[in-house]
Amino acid sequence: MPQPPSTTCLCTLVRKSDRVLNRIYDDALRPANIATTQFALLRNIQRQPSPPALTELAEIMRMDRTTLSRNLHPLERDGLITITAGPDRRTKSVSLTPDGSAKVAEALPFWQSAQETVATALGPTNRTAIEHQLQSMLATLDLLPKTNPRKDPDYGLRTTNYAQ
Amino acid sequence: MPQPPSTTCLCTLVRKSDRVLNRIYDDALRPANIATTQFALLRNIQRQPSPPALTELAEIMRMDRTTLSRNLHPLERDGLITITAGPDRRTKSVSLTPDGSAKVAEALPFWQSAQETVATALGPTNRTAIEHQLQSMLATLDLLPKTNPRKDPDYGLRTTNYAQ
DNA sequence: CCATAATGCGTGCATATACACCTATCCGGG
DNA sequence: CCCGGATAGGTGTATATGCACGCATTATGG
Repeated sequence: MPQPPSTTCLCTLVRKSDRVLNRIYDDALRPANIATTQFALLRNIQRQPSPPALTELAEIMRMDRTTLSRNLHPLERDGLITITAGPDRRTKSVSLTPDGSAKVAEALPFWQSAQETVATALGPTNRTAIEHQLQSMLATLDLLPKTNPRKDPDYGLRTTNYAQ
Repeated sequence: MPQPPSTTCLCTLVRKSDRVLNRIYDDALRPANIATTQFALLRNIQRQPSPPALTELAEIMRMDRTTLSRNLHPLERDGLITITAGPDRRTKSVSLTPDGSAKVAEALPFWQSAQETVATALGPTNRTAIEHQLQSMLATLDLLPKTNPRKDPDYGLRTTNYAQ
């Protein structure tokens, strides 16, 4: 007996959660003068064993490649990262500067404070459960076939129709 | 014995999930020529017993009031909603136009397709669990005190310091 | 070797997001 | 009635997001 389809939009629910959480974290990080997205970028760059290429980092962040590219500009402008030529003349690698590492260290206690605020509100069990659920969801959705327009000859026609 | 603090940023995890889900839903909704955020707005307006005021709708969507205001512009421009004067000369109310209702009806099957894609990938149990966890998280975080700058005399000074 | 596909990035465009600051309106106390 | 606080919205600015499209470079097949 299949469940009745939910009338709750999972996407919208996640988006609402994102808005609420982002405001909590941005608020906590404000004394360190950095936003949550940018802090997350620095930490995800730092976490890699070697300076990642742009496309690689974009996949880690689940960002569109072009979104990542633009999100890095403020960090580069502020001297927190450097973007250097990669092994290939096409590729570019991103690394933290000393200022970037310092910024992560500076912001870390504020980030921890936000983590604690949320963990306290939810209770440790719920927080852990949500983390696991989302991690698992990401892993699962990563396996879905990516819509690759150029591989599907019909796609271009359909797109044209949409545009009307 | 308290758990060791997590090194996983819950905010970033939710954001990554949001990016992935939004692309799936936007992709599914593309034939109906509407984006997920805007579809969610239409549905949340439609769901209210009476045309909500802007601030009211912003709270429902967990959006900043000014964000909502701007997000409504494309919908108004395309004739899917109307923004009329509220009971108060300060307030404005949002309602769906017939075209707006038609757009919801048109997009609904595509939205359901996205819901099914995700539900199938996750399995119904996981999908339900995530929904409940997030609903519960939202309810909990709604109870956190809102940072109200104007009520805290020190806040202005701190802000000034951040700006340096 | 050369034509073609595949890969890695950037730009133009439109929407999405929220903070600081502003105006207009309403509501209470005097 | 008037004034100050509270409430409802909008604007300026900056970042965030992703699609369509284009360019350069590399890999591949003949």
